[in-house]
Amino acid sequence: MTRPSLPQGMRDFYAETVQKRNYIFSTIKTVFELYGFQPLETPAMENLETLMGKYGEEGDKLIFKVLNNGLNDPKNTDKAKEGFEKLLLGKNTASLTERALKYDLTIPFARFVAMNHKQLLFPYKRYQLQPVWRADRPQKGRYREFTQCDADVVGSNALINEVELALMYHTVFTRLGLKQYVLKINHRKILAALAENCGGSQMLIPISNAIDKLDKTGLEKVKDLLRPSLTEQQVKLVEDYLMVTGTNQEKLMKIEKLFGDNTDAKKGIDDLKYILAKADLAHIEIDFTLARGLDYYTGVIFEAKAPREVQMGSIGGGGRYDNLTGLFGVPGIPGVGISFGVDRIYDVLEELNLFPSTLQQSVKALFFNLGEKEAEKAFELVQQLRNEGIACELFHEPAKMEKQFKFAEKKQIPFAVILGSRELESGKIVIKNLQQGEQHQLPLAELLPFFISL
RNA sequence: GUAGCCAUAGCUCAGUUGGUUAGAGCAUCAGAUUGUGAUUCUGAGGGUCGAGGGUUCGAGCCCCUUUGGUUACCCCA
Repeated sequence: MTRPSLPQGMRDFYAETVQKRNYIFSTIKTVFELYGFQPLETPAMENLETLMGKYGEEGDKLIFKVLNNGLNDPKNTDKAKEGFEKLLLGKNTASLTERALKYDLTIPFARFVAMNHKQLLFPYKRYQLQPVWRADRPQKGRYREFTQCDADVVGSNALINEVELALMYHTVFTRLGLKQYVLKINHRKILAALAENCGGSQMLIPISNAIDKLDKTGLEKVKDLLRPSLTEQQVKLVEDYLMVTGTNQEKLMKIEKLFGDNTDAKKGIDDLKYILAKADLAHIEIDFTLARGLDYYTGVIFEAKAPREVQMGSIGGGGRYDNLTGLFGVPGIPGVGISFGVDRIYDVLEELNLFPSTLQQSVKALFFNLGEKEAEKAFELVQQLRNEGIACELFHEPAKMEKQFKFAEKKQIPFAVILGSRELESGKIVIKNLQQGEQHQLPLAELLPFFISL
C-alpha cells in the first residue's frame, strides 16, 4: 500500500481556500450577470477531435487525453497495437484515445454554439466558470487543473461588446481591490499589417511569437529570431514597430504613420480608438507588442496584467474571433470574449493581502456538551436556532470544557453556549463571547432573540 | 518535452568529513484543576529520514533509478 498522493499539478482545497475562491467566483459571476450574461456548463470531456488542432502545435501536446476503454478486449488488441505504433510516430491516436479533458472553455463553447445555433437567441452572451486541464509542467501560477471564468458574446460584430468586456475587467478587478491592474490591448489586424509588410500573412504567427518575447529577451534577441526569415529591411520595420512608445494617443499616431493607408491597420486603429474613447475608465494600455494569444483571434486582443509589484504573468485574456464556429462547420458567427484566471488572481490577492477578513464563515455558536441530559436540551435549542436560519452546532460528545473551548476557537466560532446542570436547574443559560472573553446569563427564552439580533 | 534546486514527526524546520538509541518549536494527548479557551506549569506519545536499488564494517548524509514539490526554458491563465 503506497502513501496516498495527488497527480502532479492537482490540488485539494480546504475550507479557507474554498471560501476565498468562492469570493472571487461570486464577484466575477455577479459582474457577468450585471452585464446580461447567462451561465453555461459543458462537460469535463470533449471528443479529442473537437480539441485537436485548435490551440496550435504546442497546445495539442498539452491536451490531457483519455485512454479508450476496452483496449484489452481480444477483438481490439490488433487495433490497439496498430494505434500504439502510430502513436510512437506522433500520429493519429483515435484507436487508443477518442476523448480528452477540456483544455479551455472557448473551444467547447464554440462546439456548443455550432451544435445549437438554430435555437440560440443572438447575440448570445454566456458566461462559464469551470475547471480546465493542461498537461503542462507546473510552476508558479501554473497548475494542471485550474479554473477559467469566461464571458463571450457571439453573433455580434458591434464594438460595443469589446467596450463592455473591457469595463467588466475594470469592475471585477476594482471590486477585488486590484486597483493597479493593467489591461493591455492590441489588434490582430495591426499585427496582420505588419506581417503583410514582412512577406505576407503566413508571417503573422512567427512574427507574433517573436515580438511577444520583447520584454523578456530584449530587442536584439527578437531581431535574431526573425533574421532567418526576413530581409534586413523588414527586420528594420519590425524594430520601428516595436519602438512605438508614448501615451496611447501617441502610439496610435505613430502606428498610423508607420502603416499609412494599409486597410487592415486602419481598421485596427479605428477599433482601438473607439474602445479607448468609450471605455476610458478601464486602465487600458495599448501595447503593440502584445501578440500572444491563440491563433483564432482576428480582432482586438486583451491581456490583463496583475499590478506591477506582483511577479505574475497575465491574470486574464481575450479577444475577438470572426469565425470560431467555422471550425465546426457553421460559418458566419463572430464573437468576442474574455477570460479570468482565477487561480492566478487568487495568488495575487493572497500576496497583496486583499482578501476581506470577513470571509471565514463559521457557525455563530457552539453549544457545549456537558452530559446526556444537558445535551438533549442543548440539541433542542440548536434545532430551534437552525430553524430560524442561525448556523450553530452542538459538540458531538460530552467532554472537558477546555477541549470544547479549543474546538470553538479553532473553528473561529464567535459564541460558546454553556448549558450544564446548573443552567438546566435555573432555566438560564450562559453565553460567552469568545473574542472578548466576556460572558453573561440569559433566560432560555431570550436565547433566540439574542442571536437574531446579532 | 528540457534543465537546476528540494523532500527528515500532523505543521515549520535543525541534523557537523558518513560514526552510538535522529532533535527543536508549534500542534496532539494526559495530568497539579470533577464548570471556563485564546494567556500558567509538568509529563507523554509520535519517524521504514518520499519510494526502490547500490557503495560501505556502518548511510538522513555518497551514487543510480523513481515519485512528488519548486524554479527557469518552451508555451500559457
